[in-house]
Amino acid sequence: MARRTKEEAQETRNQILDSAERVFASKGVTHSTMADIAADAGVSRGALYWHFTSKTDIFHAMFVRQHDANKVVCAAARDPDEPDPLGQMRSILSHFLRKVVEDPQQRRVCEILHHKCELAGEQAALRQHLQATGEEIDQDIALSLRHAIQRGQLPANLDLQRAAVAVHAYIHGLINNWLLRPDGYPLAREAEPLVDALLDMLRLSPALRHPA
Amino acid sequence: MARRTKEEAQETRNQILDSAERVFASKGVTHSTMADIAADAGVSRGALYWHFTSKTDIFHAMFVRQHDANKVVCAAARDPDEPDPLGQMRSILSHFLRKVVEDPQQRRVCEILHHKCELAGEQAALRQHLQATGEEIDQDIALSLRHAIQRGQLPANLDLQRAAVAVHAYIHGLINNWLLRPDGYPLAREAEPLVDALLDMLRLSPALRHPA
DNA sequence: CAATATACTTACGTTCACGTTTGTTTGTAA
DNA sequence: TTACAAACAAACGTGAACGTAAGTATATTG
Repeated sequence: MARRTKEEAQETRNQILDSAERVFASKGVTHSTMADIAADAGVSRGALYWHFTSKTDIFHAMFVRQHDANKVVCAAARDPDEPDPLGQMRSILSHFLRKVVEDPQQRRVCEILHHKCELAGEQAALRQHLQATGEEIDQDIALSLRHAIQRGQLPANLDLQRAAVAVHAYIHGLINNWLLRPDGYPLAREAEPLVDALLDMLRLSPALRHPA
Repeated sequence: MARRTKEEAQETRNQILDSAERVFASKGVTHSTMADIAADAGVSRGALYWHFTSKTDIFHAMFVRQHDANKVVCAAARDPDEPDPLGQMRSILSHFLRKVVEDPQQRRVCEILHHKCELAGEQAALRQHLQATGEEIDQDIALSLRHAIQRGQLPANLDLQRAAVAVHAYIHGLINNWLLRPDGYPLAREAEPLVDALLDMLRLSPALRHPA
């Protein structure tokens, strides 16, 4: 086998990323070897080194591919003209929880990021990336909350930063715990009431409000 | 140097575990080599293989050492004669959050478990251990909630399992997110109000109650 | 006070994954 | 159509970490 057309090459690149996802999810990132990924993709190691410079590079590309797909959803949360920001947040959060359960690709990538990679040494760049997106998420949440306050859906004296931290932690923790024990509780079925409980907290908790 | 007394040997064993903690936290478990740990502890690799069979064994011993220290705290939460179960939970949770921030050892171990290890392949045993302790935590929380209900501190129709899942996820997420960005928000200062917000949710959220 | 087990250190051989290099075939542009 | 470069495969050399084995000095036991 030798030279393929441009589209075929792009296809093998995607196959490599798909295989990397599977292999990373099953063996962990650091214990996955280039040979493992190549074997799963049905190509030689040379092919990997043609498309990517290193395993870290593959990992990074895999992360970016997934991240870009999710960014689109979050962008909707920033729309200041949304008439029902809290309902918007409700549907986005529960949709995301269900997606982790039902979309194998989303689930694998989350599984990798939560339990199958180490944010140290070589992966320091990824850690910074995750830190940055973590801050973005906090700020997106805070912005949505602000809109909800303006629409009268949340109390005016809500502590935005504290509330955003709480929302982020809650969702993150739900995913993390469920990925560790998928049989522990039916996340797909519980997603909506769990999100509703979170929104109840935002509406009703005195501890989330600024002191008078 | 050669043979030490029993106590000296036990001391070097602990030094090895301390060093493993530091090295794991800085380089990640899989990228930490036996030589790294030995160098940090000021002994040779042979010493590690004398006290432990493998790096996984060291990791496991390190985890057990920390876990045993924390189990004592959780035991208090199971006391059915506690007159103020909700206040008990409040102090345990906020104390634990602060401990993660302030106790370097607790912080390092949490950092390792959250961001510096891979739960796959060799570490499958650890994963099962974490799954088991996760279930224990859920059940301890549910038990405490039940006591709080009996004392009239929480609504009688609270959905115990759903609430326990929520509490666990919230605390876990707070720690996980803070470890990723320690400068993102002052967890030590925010611990109490954040826990209070959680308790407000338990008390006030309709979504956490069984349908009539 | 031997004798032996303990608590290591040092040295060794092996494996495994890495990155590179070279080779091969085929699209593609001139 | 003929170069040339793209898209790989196959082979190579290297280094790092592993586990073990052999050596050594000192506690401990009888």
